[in-house]
Amino acid sequence: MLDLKYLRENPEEARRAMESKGEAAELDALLEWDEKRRSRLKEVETLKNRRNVVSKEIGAKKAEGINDEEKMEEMRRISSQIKEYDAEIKEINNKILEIQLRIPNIPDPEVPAGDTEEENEIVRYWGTPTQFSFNPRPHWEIGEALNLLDFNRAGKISGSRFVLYSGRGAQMERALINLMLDLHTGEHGYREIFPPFLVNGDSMTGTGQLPKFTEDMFKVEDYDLYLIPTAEVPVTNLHREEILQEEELPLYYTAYSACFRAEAGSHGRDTRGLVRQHQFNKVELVKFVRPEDSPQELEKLVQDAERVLQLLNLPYRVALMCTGDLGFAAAKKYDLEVWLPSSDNYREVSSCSNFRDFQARRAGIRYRPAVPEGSGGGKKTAFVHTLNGSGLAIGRVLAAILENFQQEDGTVIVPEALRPYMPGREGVLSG
RNA sequence: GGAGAGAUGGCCGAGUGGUCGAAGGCGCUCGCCUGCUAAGCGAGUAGGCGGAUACCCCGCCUCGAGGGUUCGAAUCCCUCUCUCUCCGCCA
Repeated sequence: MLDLKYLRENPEEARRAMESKGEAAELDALLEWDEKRRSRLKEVETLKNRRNVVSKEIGAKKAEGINDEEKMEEMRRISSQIKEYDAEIKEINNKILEIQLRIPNIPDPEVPAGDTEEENEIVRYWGTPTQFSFNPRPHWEIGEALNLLDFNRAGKISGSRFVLYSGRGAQMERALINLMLDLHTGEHGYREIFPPFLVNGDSMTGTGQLPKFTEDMFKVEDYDLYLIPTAEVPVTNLHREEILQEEELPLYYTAYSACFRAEAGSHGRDTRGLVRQHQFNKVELVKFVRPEDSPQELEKLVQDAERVLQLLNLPYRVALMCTGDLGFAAAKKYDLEVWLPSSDNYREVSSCSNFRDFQARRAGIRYRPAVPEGSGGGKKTAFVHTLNGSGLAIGRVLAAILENFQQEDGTVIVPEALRPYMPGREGVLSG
């Protein structure tokens, strides 16, 4: 959510930013409502002031035993007028908020302009695409051949876009989660969180999933509860409506969660394999930082996520998203894309974003800047900046491991770094 | 699921219709004092919105949330949420 004052004072800038993301919100309507609201507010506040003053007078007289019927009658009229105005203002506020919640974040200046992923900027490569002396198989074939993945039975149990991990497949999924959590808590300074997987509507609104992306979410019938599409939601909302102390910042959190996505609108895409599921596992990284630190914190966050791929020895590249591919809430975003032989291309395994104060304003996450020595006051609260990134998406990483480290004989070599987490049979997956 | 209790400022806690955004205490900040530390003394210490704007400042709102009664609500009434205790059930 953007600051109303900012929108009021820089409507053109906001409009340009929106268009660069291919978003059109009713900015003009918003500004009209804002105008109306402020003029109504002025009127009603004058009336309320009158009410407060006269009520005290009435009270004072009453203490002397006098009932000022005339003034009480006047107050009755004023009160009903106030009630009318208040109702009107409330309605206007709702309209403003409704629009405001649908206005996307403004891209950072260094974000490249562009409409589609074609215009994303490749920042760097790590490793080189795996070469095979034989015909490599896609991970779903490897997974089913080695009895690690069972798509058919998952289909029976749940439906399409579900998978069941079995045996060492299940073990590897769990191993990846543990490897990542240990790395981020042990070496990168994140605090581990195990959050609820169901959250309420306020939390979904706080991080920006609602109200715009309702159809992408799974909602629990008859309850104000949604299955989380990412741990970003519960973890960012950890500090919703809180005022943090500057000394506490930055706060780093990492969380494993299952993630649930309806994938509405992607029918027919990635129908095979682990790449696009209704439920998948992910280790997430979330940061709360001072505004002036968020640009560097994003770079560090990306590196923390990259470290996982490096440990696993998987070739990847880092892409800086162009304006059209930024998404709704981000001001700047890097994707980590791992080499996936079955698509003969790189596939996203992490998305690292700086939201600046966009989520913090929605969710009311503030901090109190430390007061410089000697200066009397000026300790007004300010919104923190939030960032998050996958560190990483487990299923896609597992797919990448199966595909990149498959052998001609059908077995798969387990990356060195993962072996302590999945002991047995010399680090080879065989049937 | 049944019965009961509660929700007030960073924390504890008073306040049952009027001058209460809220006593008192703790904590914190600044200053004074003391050889240092502790103690002591004085002052300050909620968030939001609107206006004014170099600065000081002014108004309105907020005592879990929403509605109602009233000239006037932290205080009375209704609904909801959350927390706690006991019983039942359950992984």
